[in-house]
Amino acid sequence: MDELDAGIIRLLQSDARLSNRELARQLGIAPSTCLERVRSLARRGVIKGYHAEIDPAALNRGVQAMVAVQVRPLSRAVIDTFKASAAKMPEVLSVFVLSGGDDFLLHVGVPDLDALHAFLLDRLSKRREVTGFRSSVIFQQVSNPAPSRLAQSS
Amino acid sequence: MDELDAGIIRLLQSDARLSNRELARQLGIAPSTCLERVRSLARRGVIKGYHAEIDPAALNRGVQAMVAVQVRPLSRAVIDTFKASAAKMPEVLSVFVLSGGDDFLLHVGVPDLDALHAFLLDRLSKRREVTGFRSSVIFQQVSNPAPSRLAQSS
DNA sequence: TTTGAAAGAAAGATACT
DNA sequence: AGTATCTTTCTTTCAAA
Repeated sequence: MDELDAGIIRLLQSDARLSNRELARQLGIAPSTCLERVRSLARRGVIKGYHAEIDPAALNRGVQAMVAVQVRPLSRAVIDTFKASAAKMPEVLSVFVLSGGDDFLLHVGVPDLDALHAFLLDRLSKRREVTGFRSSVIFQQVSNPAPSRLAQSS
Repeated sequence: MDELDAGIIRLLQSDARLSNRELARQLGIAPSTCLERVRSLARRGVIKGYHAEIDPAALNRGVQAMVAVQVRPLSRAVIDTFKASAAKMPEVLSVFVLSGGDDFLLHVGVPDLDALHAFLLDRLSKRREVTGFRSSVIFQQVSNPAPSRLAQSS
């Protein structure tokens, strides 16, 4: 992970469809060198994939929410089962398994508030292991499009 | 937004570097047709970009957390200022502006627990508008790699 | 590792259906 | 809206430094 790798990562994070030529040009190296670096990053698992970012509204997910969920009993079996089930629900964009007061955080995207309500009542609260949840509608979201490598704190 | 557009979106969500030829082949259409569709989707803002997915560990962000933040007073000025400031912090991956008991949710990624502690104490609690926060370490995350278009509920 | 050059593949443009 | 074809550009491989 040298300067060059960091540069490749930075550029591909913001535009995954940059041609290898253009990538090489911006970094001041030969296309063949650049291609070998990119392949190495993929082989080592540093680059895990390339994804198109889609407008949530176009996917009928104009309403998004964070739902903090508590499940009981807190056994590995219950955690794993709920995690897998939640991840399969079409409304769920992401499942986070958390420490602290809440056991899970679900990032959900749905067409409207009715659909959010239906998700909470018909999907979540129907599960026996779910003992409670709080939902917060997401008014706005700002994401870091290309998080950089942090320095070691020690 | 017909069947074809949905197919293009689905395929590019899971692999943004598919060549136009391969994309066209998998959808059973001509490459030129496919290219025009993809461009139209980008022009209309349905496709918002293409991003490489990077292993958090390689970015020294092996420890991630969700931090729920409360700010006061709850004015537009305070909300906007905190939102912009948080988004600029290098540890912050994403800022969510929420309804409900908490005003913000910060998705943060840091090298280790020391760095998380330092973030909370040195960055967050130093801000005068922050009146409280709770942090939860993320043990696991499962994301839907290619969320599909939801049907209208009505 | 990095490079330049050569062969093969894909993109972009145009005209036609 | 979709297709066929041509030209230009890019990717990929490989031998060499």
